[in-house]
Amino acid sequence: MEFEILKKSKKTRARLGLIKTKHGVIHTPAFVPVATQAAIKGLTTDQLKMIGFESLLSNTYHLYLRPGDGLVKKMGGLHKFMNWDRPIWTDSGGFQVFSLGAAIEHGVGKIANIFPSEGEQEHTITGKKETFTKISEEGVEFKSHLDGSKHFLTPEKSIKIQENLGADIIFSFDECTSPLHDKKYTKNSMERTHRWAKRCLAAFKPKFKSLKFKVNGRAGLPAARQALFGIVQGGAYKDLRLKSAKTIGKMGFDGFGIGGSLGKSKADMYKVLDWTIPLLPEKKPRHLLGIGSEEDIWEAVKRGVDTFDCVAPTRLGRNGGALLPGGKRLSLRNADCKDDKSPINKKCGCHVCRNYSRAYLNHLFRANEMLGPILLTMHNLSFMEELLRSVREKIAKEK
RNA sequence: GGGCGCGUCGCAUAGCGGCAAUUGCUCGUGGCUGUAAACCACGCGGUCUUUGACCUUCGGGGGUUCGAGUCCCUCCGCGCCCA
Repeated sequence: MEFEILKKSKKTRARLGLIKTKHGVIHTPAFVPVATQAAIKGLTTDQLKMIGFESLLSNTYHLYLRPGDGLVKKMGGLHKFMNWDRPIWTDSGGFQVFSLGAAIEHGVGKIANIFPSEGEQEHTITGKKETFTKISEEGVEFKSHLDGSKHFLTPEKSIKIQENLGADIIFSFDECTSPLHDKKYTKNSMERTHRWAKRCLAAFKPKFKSLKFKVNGRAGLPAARQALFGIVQGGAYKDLRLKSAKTIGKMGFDGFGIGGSLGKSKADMYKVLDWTIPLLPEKKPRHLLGIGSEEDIWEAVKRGVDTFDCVAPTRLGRNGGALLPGGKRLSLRNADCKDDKSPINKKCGCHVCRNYSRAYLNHLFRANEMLGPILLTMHNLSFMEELLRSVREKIAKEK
């Protein structure tokens, strides 16, 4: 992988770039749809291409459990397996350390939107609930959410799985912490994630060395080897974020993910970006893990984020929610759509808005027809691609 | 004509003397940010001074009882069996 910065904003830290991989380029800032199990739920890869996506993100933990990274490798690698010949990212399984662990125990997501507004009672940790993970220095023991079988994931194993899957960009194995973890826990976890980062790099190194300088078969061809991104942790604590950005930033990764708990509000999240990004190497791409709303994307791009992935557009779509400009949402299940002839958004040029009424979509959801989730997924992903296109244009036009 | 059974919130169900009354579906409203999510949560007789109070409810009418969806009588409707 190679990263080329095409233009830098003079007003903000925003930049226009090009991530070049063996499977093609990604124009940044970019939104990367999430294909956890080697599929964007409901859409074909042709449809994704029509919408305009240049890359997808899949998941190590899920594919390791089923169908198995060995099988994917045997089938010719992830690209061939899922019929997607453009760039693929794989998350390391680090998020599942959280989603199958602390997220269950604490009953929260990585942005603690459960946090009460000023003056209200504080959220209390629900206490001991049964989780699927056990974390140690060596790695994480997972109890499969599918069949309860035990699996031990280590930094080395995560890298090995991701090499077998064959994504263009892979992430180092980390622990995503909960917003309800205290500073002490977050600090210990961050330091462990740093040690794991070192181990990931070491496990990855052979390929890193041998392929580093002999990739461009032809002039202009991007670097062909897999890229490894490090992940910055540290929760919403300034000193920890600074420490993590510095530490991970100088380890020699190809790019960086900003992960972990992003605090209790959007303001907290933006602060995390303000602290973190200036400490990361300018010439390498920065990915904001799991973030996704319109507002967040504008704010994060201004702060220097190049790429995003988020399950919200697809999940929301499956559950009957359509994205509208300005952070608004329309619930197509609601009664007032029942006889509404208008499209989701008159100004949207997507396939769904050009061809289907709210009334029809409402009917599909009521009748439990799978076309409902499919069409809303299509709309929401089109919305995201259009949004990022306008982000890119804005940077391009800026004087 | 005789015998048996059944009528409960839109539909389907539970209930066998303390009940505004179970569960599923429908319906209504929220939520969804590196996917345990085509999912989850709440509401679903009415009114109000809404952590509670009052009113009206289990086919209709009457009765027993401190108290009846629940027991008894009767009427209406539906189903099955025998004539």
